[in-house]
Amino acid sequence: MDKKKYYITTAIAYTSGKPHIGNTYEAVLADSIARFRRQQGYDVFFQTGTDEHGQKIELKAEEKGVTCKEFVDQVAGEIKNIWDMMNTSYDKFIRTTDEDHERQVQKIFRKLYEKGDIYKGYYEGMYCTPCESFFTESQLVDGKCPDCGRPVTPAKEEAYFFRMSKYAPRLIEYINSHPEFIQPVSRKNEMMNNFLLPGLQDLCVSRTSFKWGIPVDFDPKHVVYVWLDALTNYITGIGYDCDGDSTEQFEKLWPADLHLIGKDIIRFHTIYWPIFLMALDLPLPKQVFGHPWLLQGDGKMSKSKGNVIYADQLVDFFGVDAVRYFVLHEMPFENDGVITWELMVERLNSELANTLGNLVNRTISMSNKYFGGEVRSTGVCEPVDEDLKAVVLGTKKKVADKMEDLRVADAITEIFTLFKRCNKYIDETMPWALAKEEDKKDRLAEVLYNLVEGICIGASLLESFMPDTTQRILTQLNAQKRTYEELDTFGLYPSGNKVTEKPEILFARLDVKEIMEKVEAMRAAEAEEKAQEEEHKEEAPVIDIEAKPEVTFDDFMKMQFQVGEIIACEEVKKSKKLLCSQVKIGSQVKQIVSGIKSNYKPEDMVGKKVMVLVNLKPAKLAGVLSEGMILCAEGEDGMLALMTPDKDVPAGAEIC
RNA sequence: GGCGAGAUAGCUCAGUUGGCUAGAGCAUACGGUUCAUACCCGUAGUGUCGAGGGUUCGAAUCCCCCUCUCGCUACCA
Repeated sequence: MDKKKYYITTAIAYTSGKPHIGNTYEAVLADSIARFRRQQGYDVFFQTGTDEHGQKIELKAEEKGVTCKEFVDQVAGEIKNIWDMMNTSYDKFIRTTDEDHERQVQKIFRKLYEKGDIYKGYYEGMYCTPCESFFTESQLVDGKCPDCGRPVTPAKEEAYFFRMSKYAPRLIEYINSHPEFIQPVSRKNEMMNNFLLPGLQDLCVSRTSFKWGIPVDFDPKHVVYVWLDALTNYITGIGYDCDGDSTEQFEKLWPADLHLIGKDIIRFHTIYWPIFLMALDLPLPKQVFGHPWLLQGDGKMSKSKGNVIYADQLVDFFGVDAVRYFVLHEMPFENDGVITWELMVERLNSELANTLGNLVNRTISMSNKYFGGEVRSTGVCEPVDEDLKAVVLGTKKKVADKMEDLRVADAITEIFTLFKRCNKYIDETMPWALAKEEDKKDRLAEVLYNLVEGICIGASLLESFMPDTTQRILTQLNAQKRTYEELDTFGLYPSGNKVTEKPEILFARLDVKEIMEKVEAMRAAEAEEKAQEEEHKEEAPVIDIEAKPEVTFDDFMKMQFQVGEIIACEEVKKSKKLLCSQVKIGSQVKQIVSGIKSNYKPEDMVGKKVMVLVNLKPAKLAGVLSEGMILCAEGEDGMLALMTPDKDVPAGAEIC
């Protein structure tokens, strides 16, 4: 009998550093879906891995004084360890530095080039420096940048471009006729309205500014642009060959059933990736789900904020399954979820310890107390049993329906509804009261049997989400895991079977205060370690940006920089980011608009002396005239710092 | 600026095509129970359903307008 295949992937993790719990969440989410499909009888292939090329890694490796390969080997190993620790059941862990992947990417690049979808273009006359973008002749508007309308700068670099526009109509048609393709659906409109309908621009698919990438084999000074390299992992990982020599595995698995990705890279997966596939004459993936982010209490996690939570830390405190439970259950379908240590403790106590752990514990205790651990079905039923059985047996379909829509959190809620129903059943039947009456022994036995049976079914359903816990419960009950088909039948627990004598606590209740004290201690230790490292390095963190083409001294001298004094400043009403300043430069006053509202308030600007590019061609921004540019340094996370003179100099002083 | 989503209990959110006294979970209070990890079960709540106007026998739901929040995008000289 042929099992239906199910091919699921995560995005491949970028090997620039250790992934935090938000990144880890994606692997766990994919794992829960993969496990559930397996349980349902699908022939599942679950692929994840690492994306290991790019300039950022080149720079990080250099900083550490190791080769790029050494660096990514180390980080990829770390990522794999975390995925393993979280019990993710991937079938393949692909690395973009794998030889067969690299070779295949080169072949794909060559094939698309020969086909004419990739063509060689030049920066010259087509590079807009401020936009940091390349354009083809046909894209220019009156010979100027189509984005900002300014002249494009001559440059000598060459690059390869992909003809996106050629496939755009087909993609629009596909997206419209496959409403399930982009999930959640709200993302579909964003892609359509912002990219597809206004007209897709050709994409530059090679770089010459760094070396750490897959070289274009027929033009080795170019490396393949990182997205063409990364996205193709979904086909190379299962044996694609663009010369028609693909493996059987590929023929079986492709197209993928689900690409699970973060919402930040939806564009690449729903526009560029489908178009690459069209160019290769391959069918498109059935579904792309851009999941929301898991945020720390006070916003997005970032190293500079020092609020990063890592999976291994959480696991140290709470255990793997508690962490899996939390990220899977607390994550809404469409909105970002929040994780804090306090929330984690609260959920663990109320759901895992109280509802589930206590249920298993009290059931086993009673079985031991009243029947020496023997669980026997006597057939002494009462009407109250019917509802319990209905809930227990109805859960499978409810879970399956939720999983069909990728509503993993809701699926887990259904399973816990089952456990809560069991707790209620204990109150309804009051086994301790039955135990006091000799002639109710058979009824008591039946009640406990029903409970054990209900828990077995619930535990079996829980397997996709908390595999270890399922095993621990079943071991204590001395029971076998039910197959998916068996979940429709109540009463498969072998009558007369014995449960364990000494139930172990599944999830111990935790004290928030104690945990928070430990967390504080851990944070302090981390901070100290970081401080020591900094001292060792004696180097402030650095930022590297992509190099621009060389300019001549003459080019430089064309620009006039002067010190300007801000004498008035106000917000530009129609804009979210712009401030409009009146800047005194010598005896004249210029009006300059700058995108610095996120960092400076208008009143803070007044009186400051700043560095101004004076002879920039005036332009209108959000309808307001701007006659120059106030210069800023950009730090991490979009932080901006005005360039102010070291000593007091008069407004208008030349900067050279 | 363009497109889109949203505003419901203290908190997180459900509310199908307009219809019976607007719901769930957590937290709170009270009651019950003792098999169990001070646990479980029950009860009680409080809501101008963002503001205003309109359609209707009837609006959280449909229409208009306003305020605010968020996402994507453009702009950020």
